[in-house]
Amino acid sequence: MATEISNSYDPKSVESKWYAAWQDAGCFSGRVDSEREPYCIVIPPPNVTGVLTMGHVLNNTIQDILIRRARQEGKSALWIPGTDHAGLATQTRVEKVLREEGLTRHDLGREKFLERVWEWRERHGNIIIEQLKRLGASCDWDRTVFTMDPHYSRAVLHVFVELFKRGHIYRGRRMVNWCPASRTALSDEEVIMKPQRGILYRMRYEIVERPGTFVEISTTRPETLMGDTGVAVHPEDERYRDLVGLHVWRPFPREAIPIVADPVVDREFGTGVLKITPAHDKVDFEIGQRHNLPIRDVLNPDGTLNELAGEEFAGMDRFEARKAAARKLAELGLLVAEEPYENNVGFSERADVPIEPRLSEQWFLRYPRVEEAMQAVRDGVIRFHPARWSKVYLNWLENIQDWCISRQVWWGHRIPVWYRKGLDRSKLTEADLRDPEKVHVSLEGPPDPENWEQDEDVLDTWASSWLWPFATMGWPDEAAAKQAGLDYFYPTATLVTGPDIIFFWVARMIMAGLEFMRPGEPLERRIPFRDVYFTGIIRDAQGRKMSKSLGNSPDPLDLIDRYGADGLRFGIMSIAPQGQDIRFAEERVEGGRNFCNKLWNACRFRRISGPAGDNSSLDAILGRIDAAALDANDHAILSRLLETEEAIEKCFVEYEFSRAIQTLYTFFWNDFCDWYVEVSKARLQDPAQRDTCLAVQDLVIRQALLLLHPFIPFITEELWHLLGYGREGQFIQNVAPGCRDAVAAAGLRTEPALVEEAQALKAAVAAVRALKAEYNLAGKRDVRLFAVVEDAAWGVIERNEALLQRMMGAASIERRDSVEGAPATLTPLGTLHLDLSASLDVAAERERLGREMEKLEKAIQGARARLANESFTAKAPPAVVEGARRQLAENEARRDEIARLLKALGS
RNA sequence: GGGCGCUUAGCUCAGUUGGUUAGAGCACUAGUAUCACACACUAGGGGUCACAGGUUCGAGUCCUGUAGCGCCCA
Repeated sequence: MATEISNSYDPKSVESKWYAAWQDAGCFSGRVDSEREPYCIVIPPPNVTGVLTMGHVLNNTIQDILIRRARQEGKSALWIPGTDHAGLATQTRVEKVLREEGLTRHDLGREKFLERVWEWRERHGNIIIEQLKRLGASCDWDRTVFTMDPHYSRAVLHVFVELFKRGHIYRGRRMVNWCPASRTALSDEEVIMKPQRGILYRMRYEIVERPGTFVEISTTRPETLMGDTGVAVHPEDERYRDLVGLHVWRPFPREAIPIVADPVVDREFGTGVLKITPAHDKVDFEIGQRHNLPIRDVLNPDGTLNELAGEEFAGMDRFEARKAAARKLAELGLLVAEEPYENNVGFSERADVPIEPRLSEQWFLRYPRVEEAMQAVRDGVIRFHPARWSKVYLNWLENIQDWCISRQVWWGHRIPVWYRKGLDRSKLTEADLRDPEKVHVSLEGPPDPENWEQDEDVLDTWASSWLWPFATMGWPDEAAAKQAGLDYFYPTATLVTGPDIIFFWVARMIMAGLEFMRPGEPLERRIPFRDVYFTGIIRDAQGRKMSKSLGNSPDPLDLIDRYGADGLRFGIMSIAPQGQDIRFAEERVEGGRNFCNKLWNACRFRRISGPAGDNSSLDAILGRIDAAALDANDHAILSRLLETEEAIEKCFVEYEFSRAIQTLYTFFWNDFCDWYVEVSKARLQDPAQRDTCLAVQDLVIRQALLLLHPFIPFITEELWHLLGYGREGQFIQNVAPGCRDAVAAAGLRTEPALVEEAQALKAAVAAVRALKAEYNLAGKRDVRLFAVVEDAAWGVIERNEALLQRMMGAASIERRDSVEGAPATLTPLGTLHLDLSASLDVAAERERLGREMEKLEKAIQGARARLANESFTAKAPPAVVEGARRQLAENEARRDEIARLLKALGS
């Protein structure tokens, strides 16, 4: 215990020291232990391209808090880390590097390109992992999984093959979100809707059967008109009823196309006539299907127009073509008007270009276990926090659509499907797909590969991450799963994630778990997790989402450098209410650092205050406390300690982390430092009180460190050892967080009367300080006080004379029968006067008391009115009525006392 | 168009099944180098709880409506 403690906390060396020590000691490794309850969390795998963002800080701090608390509670805790290969994002990143070398992936070819991606990931893929360590994340790093690891990849392909066999997977020509820049299909989730200012073109098509008459059509996309194969009106639209069944001329390439009636047409939009381009719009495609309209695809995969659009448009970029088509309409006299128009346009998240709804050949998955997935959440087998997200989840499942799982990307899990060479893939029927002579689907590939060609596409990245809760633990390899403890740790305990991926990750994991884990067993055993905690989204001070392009996201590593990882964790948790979006404020991180410093200094002061006692165990400390020697302040702080312990337990059950932080802050800073420690300064001078007082401090600090540890692990571990709570090689993480039972067993009881006495002392001190400040005497430490008090109260004052003098800054407190002409304050102990009669400003004192009187009169009148109301006394709970009566009596007594003081001033 | 959320002090947010005089942090004002901490201490100012109705003895809290902001789905 010779170590010096610096007078402010310096997180840097402490954090790196303890993180290394924890890792060396294997503190984070999850072990199968049938004696203990398992508690497992799987990390939402960050993109391998990613660097730590504030969102990661929030999300991973919460997971770390949960896993550390579980460890303290004696559970066998396992937090599995890993990264996601993020197909398109990573491919785009590597392609960018290639572009700087003047290359494209096509120049390299698939094999060489993939080598480059792997190289890139070897070099950059672990950045975020190392950053998570800086944050203090207590993952079992030996188990780190990458979604492209061989065993993981095998699981992904195994699932494809299985689902194909089970009839859930099919191939089809469907409308998908097409990114012309990346030339791949995208999921709805990869498409960001953005409001765009465009032009609404009003054009007219001539009616074939009635030359010289026209219908007007509104569109924002004239470049697709070459793909029109019909126009549609609402069946009940009087304006057009007689036109249904006739035809219009598509102006170019000129062709007669039918007018059909379909109820999805919005009569209010534009003229109520809709041009139908089945190849380039989802709604149009569906209308086309209903009316057997041909599909006319006028776009190339790169977003240029093809020859079907006509010679003059072929090869033209779609946005060029938009203008050109409008020009041509104008030349033909068919353009009626151009109006400015704002609408939502889907953009590719990665390439940031408008996507094209496009008909293409893709693989689709009919989701398995949809009903069960709904049931699991509806029946509370899986609990969402906050619960309202379950509505969003259920709503999505009720309207679920097949999942397009293929991507025209090279980086990812290549689809394990081979086609017989020479086969025309565009003509494959459902029966052909199931014909092993034509199509081969397996993990191993065909025995005679020379006769086959593998599908070029890879699977959507989410088609690998949806297996995360079990494929990270060896599944489907039985030996690997046994080794990893899958059977012990599954289902995992809590998933912590953002509500933005509720559909494409959370829901899908639930379905995958139900489909593949423990077939035939009850729902409770097959679900991937029991609780899902949805975090808020971190926004900047203006409430905008944090994003790289806005540059409004602070760098978490920079914040850690400046405030410490604990400071950052404390700060971010203090502004993270359950499930609400968070406006980031750096002041809160500063507040977190300040709290750590306070904690540090309180412990430092404990060491300066007196000799260390035996802190080696809870019982050792309790053994040093003489129950008979406890005074009011001891009772009060112990009572608050037990309350705090209970409140924190409740916070964990309810996932109320910011409340937990607030509770611990108030307890440690206000109750302990501002009051108990200050009061101790007087008590420590008294040999009779000293040892017990120090032991109580040791107890409170110990328990506070334990309760705080999940939130601020580094500093608590450091102080734990500095104050001798743990021996070398033993860590705070394995110590139970509560002391309630041990305190009870030691025979320590908190007496309500004494707790109340401490409150009275506190109130008296505050009142005297305020009175002194009123008379500009706040800094004076030697005022004389006269007490006009009852005998019992005088007893309390006498017993606590030293601490009261110290806390009030008084040279003496003398009892008087009455005092006249001195400023006074009413306290729960009685009336205390400042010895200031000589220089008393009578007018100022009168005014001050007058203000006090006014407040009391108001409260008294309110209380009287309420009590006079018979329905109140009859209907309100007795405790409330009784409380009001007591309050009234107290206020009346106070008012009488003030009236007396005013009278003494000569009023 | 449908759904969800939010609106409380200058700012960011708490506020439990409705119950005494609505809280915290930051910011602000005044004071303090006091032997843990100025990343601190002490005292203080600051609120028509978005608005309008309703239920109730009693509404920040429950109900209805309105406005504004945000998100999701179509």
